[in-house]
Amino acid sequence: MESEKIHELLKEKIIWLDLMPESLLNLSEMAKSFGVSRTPIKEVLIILQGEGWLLRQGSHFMVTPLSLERIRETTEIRSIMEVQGNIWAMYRITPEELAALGELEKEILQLDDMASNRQMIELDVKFHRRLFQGTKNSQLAQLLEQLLSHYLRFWLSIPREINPKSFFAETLEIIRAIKAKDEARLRAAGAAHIKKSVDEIMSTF
Amino acid sequence: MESEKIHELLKEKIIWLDLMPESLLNLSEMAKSFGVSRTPIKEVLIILQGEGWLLRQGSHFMVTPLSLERIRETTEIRSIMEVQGNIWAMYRITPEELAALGELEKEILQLDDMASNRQMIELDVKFHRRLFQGTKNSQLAQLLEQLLSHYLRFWLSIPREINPKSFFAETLEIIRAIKAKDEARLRAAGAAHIKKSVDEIMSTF
DNA sequence: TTAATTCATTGTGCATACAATATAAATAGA
DNA sequence: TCTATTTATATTGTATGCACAATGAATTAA
Repeated sequence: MESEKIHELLKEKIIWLDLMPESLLNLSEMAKSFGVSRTPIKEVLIILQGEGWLLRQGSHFMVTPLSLERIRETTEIRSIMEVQGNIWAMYRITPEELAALGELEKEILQLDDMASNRQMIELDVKFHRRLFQGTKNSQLAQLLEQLLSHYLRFWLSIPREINPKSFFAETLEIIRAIKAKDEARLRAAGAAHIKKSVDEIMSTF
Repeated sequence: MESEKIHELLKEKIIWLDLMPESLLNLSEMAKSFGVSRTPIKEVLIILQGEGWLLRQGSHFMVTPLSLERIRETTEIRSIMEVQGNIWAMYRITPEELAALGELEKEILQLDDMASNRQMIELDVKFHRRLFQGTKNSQLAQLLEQLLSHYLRFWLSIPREINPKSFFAETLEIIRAIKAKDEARLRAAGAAHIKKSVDEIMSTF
């Protein structure tokens, strides 16, 4: 299995709490399980460290702990950049991209109550990723996606039931505001979106 | 020489154009020059890649090219985050931190015309770093510092004379607005600061 | 002379061997 | 029994060897 695949796989495992926060990683063990040597594994772990998923605990790599302070910081940055990102996306998104977003909107509306949490979440992530692309700022898109993933891991750590209608409410409002090219409405929708994020997390502490 | 030092040294070399954009790096050669093996060197290069200083060109590492598009993206993000960062810093900075900023302000005012460009720039970076700490958002601080460094490399690539008075004008206005706890004034100063950045770069193309 | 092909050179990716260090276990003394 | 010290073990850090890929030079054919 090549490096890039291992990187993606491990990131997913961390986000979905398949690798628990604060667990310590064993290089040789991982190398064996992926059928490669320690060298490329370590390189992947260094990258994951740079992305904030791992940190050094002595000479070992540790899955970054869930910390309220960290998620406060993440959300604070998101609250500014995502709102502005939406606005840039509104003005810069191409008709093709907008059409693709419309398709996703349809998919969301067609979700039945039987949809799994994972399905819904992955659809939401996909939606946001497309939206971020629309900003025409690749660095911002990358940043926002990373912040969203970190938020997601935190969010997943709190067991909950998802109601599709409520889960996608702000997301749908955002795409409608973009379609309507209504900046004030978009700004409000974006702010509401983040506020809900904060409330959901803070209400559990 | 240990890893961390090598990392800092190479980053400085890249920022100050001692390692030119688009140059290809030779692992064995670097290993020899630092008196270590290729393994730790490669780990450092992977980290630098994650920070945006290097990218992969085939199987080689290349110093990231200077690109107008990239610096446009960087500046766009800065224009939002730095203004908001200043505001958070204004409300959250501790009296000790504010005093330290005051000291830097003094240092700036005492600069004579004989000061080297490098001295002035390093003082400016130091000032911004302290200001970013004041946001009480370590992730934001780290991000802003990185964006500033990337901007700096670009800025340094255009030969120019620096006039201390003009170079520090906006910076000084920012600290005064913070001392005065005047949000409107701070917002204006921050915006002017970024606008000057953009103008300086765009005027050369 | 030009184009194409071969061959040599150079440099990296990955694996592995070895050294250093941290961790855990075991033993001896109080 | 508890503690301290030593010993053993596990795990990472670093160096290096080898295979392969990319690059460019040289040689050959058109």
